[in-house]
Amino acid sequence: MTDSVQFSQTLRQWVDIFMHRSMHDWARYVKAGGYSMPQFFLLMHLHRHEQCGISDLSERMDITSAAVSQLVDKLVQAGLLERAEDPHDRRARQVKLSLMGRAFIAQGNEKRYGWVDGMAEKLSAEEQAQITDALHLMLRAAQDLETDPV
Amino acid sequence: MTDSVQFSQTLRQWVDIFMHRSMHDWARYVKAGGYSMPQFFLLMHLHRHEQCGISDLSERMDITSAAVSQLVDKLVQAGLLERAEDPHDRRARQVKLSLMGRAFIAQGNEKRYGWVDGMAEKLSAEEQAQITDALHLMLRAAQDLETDPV
DNA sequence: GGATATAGTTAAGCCCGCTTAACTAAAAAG
DNA sequence: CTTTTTAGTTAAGCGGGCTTAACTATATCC
Repeated sequence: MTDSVQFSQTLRQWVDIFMHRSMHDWARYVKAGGYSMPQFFLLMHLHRHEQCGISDLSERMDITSAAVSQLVDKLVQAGLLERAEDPHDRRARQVKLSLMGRAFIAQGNEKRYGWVDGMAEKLSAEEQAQITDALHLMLRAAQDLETDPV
Repeated sequence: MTDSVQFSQTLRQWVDIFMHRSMHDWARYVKAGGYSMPQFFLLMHLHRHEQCGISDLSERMDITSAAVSQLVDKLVQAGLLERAEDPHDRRARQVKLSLMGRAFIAQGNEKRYGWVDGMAEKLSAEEQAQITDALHLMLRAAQDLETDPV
């Protein structure tokens, strides 16, 4: 078995475990907060992409800009988003998470990732350092992939 | 900053990227197949729990059994699920994925794993080996945590 | 400057998921 | 055997997300 195949298999295994732990928890948290999955997806997009225009979000989420406009509107009213005019193009809007929006995501993460800290306790300092290095490599690769898809 | 804090932060960062990516891909795939997110969640539950009754799913998904009944009905008609009578309790139903349902999930996984493979191409053989080792450490820690929670 | 393209909003209408409530059928309890 | 509980279905109705289509406002092109 080549390193590449082993890498792929191990990562898939890890990814499955994590996926298994995560999805259900998010759904519960979002619902408990009184929000919908489409709203949550929009928040997640803005969590990862800081500042977006409407048509930008429309493309990424595969829905019409009209739908985005309406979703954003509700989330602005709910206080999770801020919508400002783009100073360089007065047609465009800059949508981003409000403080409350960031808190909502952060709190969801906190709730879900207690196990990360628990896992740390199962590892020696050396092991943690080793994993931290490896994760940095993966983060770099993930970013490369984002900017320069295969 | 201690190793432990750094470990925790890096892992969370990774988990953020992965979550976002994964959800986005699933959402696209599900939508392209003409299915809804609630339908997808139901399929995922059955992917993990093989065989479920209606009220079982109702509890796990936090919706009424009436809602589940209706969801299941549509997915049976679509050919993704099978619904049979429980031989030991003629009131109950045994719901499970059909062959087509399992294929649908499997194909979605393949699509998602494409991302993992793409990432592999951004990494050298040495880096992959290093990450593989680190992931094994994490898998072990995750298993420890499962059997002996903090 | 006038035509065209682009960014976003608004409104009408459809579909779907979800809830409540009323119902059937079978099991469990007494 | 009767009563009660449990599993699931069905139907009515509400609300929300999404689309299309019409519209405003700004930017770009010739």
